[in-house]
Amino acid sequence: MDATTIRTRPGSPRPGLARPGSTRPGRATLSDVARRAGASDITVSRVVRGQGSIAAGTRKRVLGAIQALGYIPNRSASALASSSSPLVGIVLPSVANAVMAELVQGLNEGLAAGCFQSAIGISDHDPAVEERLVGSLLAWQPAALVLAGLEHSEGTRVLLRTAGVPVVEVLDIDGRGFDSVVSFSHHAAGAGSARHLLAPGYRRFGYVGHAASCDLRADKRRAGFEAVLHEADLDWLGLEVAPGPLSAGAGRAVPAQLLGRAPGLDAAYFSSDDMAVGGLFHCLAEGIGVPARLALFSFNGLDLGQAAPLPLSTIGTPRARIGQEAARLLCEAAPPQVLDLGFELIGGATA
Amino acid sequence: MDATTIRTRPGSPRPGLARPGSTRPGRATLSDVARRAGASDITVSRVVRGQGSIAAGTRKRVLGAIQALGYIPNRSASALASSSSPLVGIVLPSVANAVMAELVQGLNEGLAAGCFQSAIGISDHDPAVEERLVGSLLAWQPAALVLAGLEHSEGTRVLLRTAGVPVVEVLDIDGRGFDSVVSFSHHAAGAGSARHLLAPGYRRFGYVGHAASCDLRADKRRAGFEAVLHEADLDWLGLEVAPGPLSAGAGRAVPAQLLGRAPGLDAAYFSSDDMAVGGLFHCLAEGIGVPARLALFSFNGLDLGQAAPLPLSTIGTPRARIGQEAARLLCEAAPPQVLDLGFELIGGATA
DNA sequence: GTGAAAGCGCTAACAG
DNA sequence: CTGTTAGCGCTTTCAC
Repeated sequence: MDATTIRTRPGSPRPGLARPGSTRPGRATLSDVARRAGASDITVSRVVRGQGSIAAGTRKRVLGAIQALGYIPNRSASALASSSSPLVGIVLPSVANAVMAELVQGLNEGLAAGCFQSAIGISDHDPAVEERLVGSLLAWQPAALVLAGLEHSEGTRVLLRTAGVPVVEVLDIDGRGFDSVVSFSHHAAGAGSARHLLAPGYRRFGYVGHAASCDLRADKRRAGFEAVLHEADLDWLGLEVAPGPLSAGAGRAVPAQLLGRAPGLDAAYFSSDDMAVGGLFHCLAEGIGVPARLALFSFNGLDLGQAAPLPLSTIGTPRARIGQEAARLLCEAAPPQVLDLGFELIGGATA
Repeated sequence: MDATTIRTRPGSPRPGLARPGSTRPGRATLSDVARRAGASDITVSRVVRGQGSIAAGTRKRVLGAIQALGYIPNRSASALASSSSPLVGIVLPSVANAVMAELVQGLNEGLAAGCFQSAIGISDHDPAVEERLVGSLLAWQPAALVLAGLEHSEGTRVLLRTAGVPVVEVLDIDGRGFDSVVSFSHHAAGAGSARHLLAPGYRRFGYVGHAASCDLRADKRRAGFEAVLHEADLDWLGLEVAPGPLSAGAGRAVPAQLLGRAPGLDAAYFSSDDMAVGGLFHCLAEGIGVPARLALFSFNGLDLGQAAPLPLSTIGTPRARIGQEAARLLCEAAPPQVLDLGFELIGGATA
């Protein structure tokens, strides 16, 4: 796999446009518009906000002046004056994977429809960073905050409490929520997976996860799976945890290890489809029969897994809908509530 | 592939916390802190901003008061007073795919390091929506704006010009930039792909794309590929465009069509790895020899493609670095410039 | 339907 | 090292 870096043009600094210094030559203000339209500030304000009744003629003049001056309202000023803002703060551990990305997409869709604006912070799975981000976002007097998961630092809790902002926690429902919660149960997903595998007779289980300490929700799935195993007087024959971020590449090596250490395995449970696809490729390459010799079961229901040569047996999750529903709660200013959107068992062909 | 929806708990509305009405019982203000610390407003302001020199004792009292009152600064007020804000507006066509998600991650990383905050808007590939979003973001007097691509509506251009905000355009470099540009050349990537395939003797090419009208950059790659073909007195034997979003599933059906319509093909060029993986699966399943009977070449260098049974021959792109570099330009208030970060030819095993 | 006055909470620009 | 005086650009509240 040779790799050549091709650089088209040298990074040529272009003189061009000077950086606009601190002295903006004065963006037009509401008063400028008012003066030009021969109206008062407040009238212009009403036109801009589409609030209160305005004579058709006045509105027309105002709109004309806005157009002519290229007036851009100043949200900081309006937020200050009205002590409220259309911003919704979103704090996620990451966006660089399909699940989070689809969640964001869903959230954004719903929020935009309600005329909210998203400000996103990425905590990189670090509760301390999350706390800092929550603080920064709260400083904008946001209309609401959306957080991933139910576990937060005490400092974050205090901030949330003193700010008194509506909060929606998403992607986890197994625990005590702060305000509203929109998710499905990871514990139940894990348990459901185990039951699905026990039914046809699988008994010798292995687990393939990814850097565990970082993903509380994967742990909850594993725990759910485990609980069902214990009920049936069974336990894992082996557990392997891939270091680094989850990826198909990582998934490829780990099943090999797992099989090496626990050769009697008849089913492997993966923390995510990405890894399971890697595992599937490995089995295909090594001639390990799937699911006859080894069953594969995973989690997420990614498009990728369903397009694989053998569609993955997995659990599909409604991450886009979680985003949409969370947004809906906020747009409708719904009272605090817990929404369990459930998950979907995808039979597939690997188990 | 049976699918069962499992819902753990009914969506039970919980009474709990009342929605905080419009009357916040008064979050502590800077003046409250000042009073409690026995200092003036401006002193507290300086402590909060870590600016100017403050006696150790004073600072301590102020910090204590802040702690005691749970003071959260009001950014709208400071943005208004200082007519500047730490917000950076980002407008992208989507975040629900690996490429955009990694870009956002890179951007966010770099911006957070420079104490900027990201506000994201998603245009859904619609220039009119982009214009609206640029307007909303500009209303926050952001420190800068990051936009995807070089093509924007005239209205967007006007907004950008009147706002006079630094702009960084990312992910495209083939055209005239507004201010700074950080990307690689899609045209060059397409051309490089074609040359890479011509060298070993492939001559009968097919193209597999996705809903074309939406993805200007894929078009530029195709054009670059085509230009090289024309130079060699060749042309496409067939073009297929999958409807809907790009995905491995879509990629699976389309190569079949392509081969049906243009049976003499010896190489297929895919607009993205997602689809190429689907195509590869199809070939594997149908016993079409890759690359002997049909070579596959694509674009993006996704992890997924490299973990496939046959690692994809493709072009790797530095999307995370594009984000980081764009952020760096903003943090350093660098003068307008064009940064070509290049791309990487990944030999793979499918061509 | 329209307007005048009074801030929202903070910081710039000077003093001392 | 600390404070005073004015706003930033908008919206609220009350009048007319």
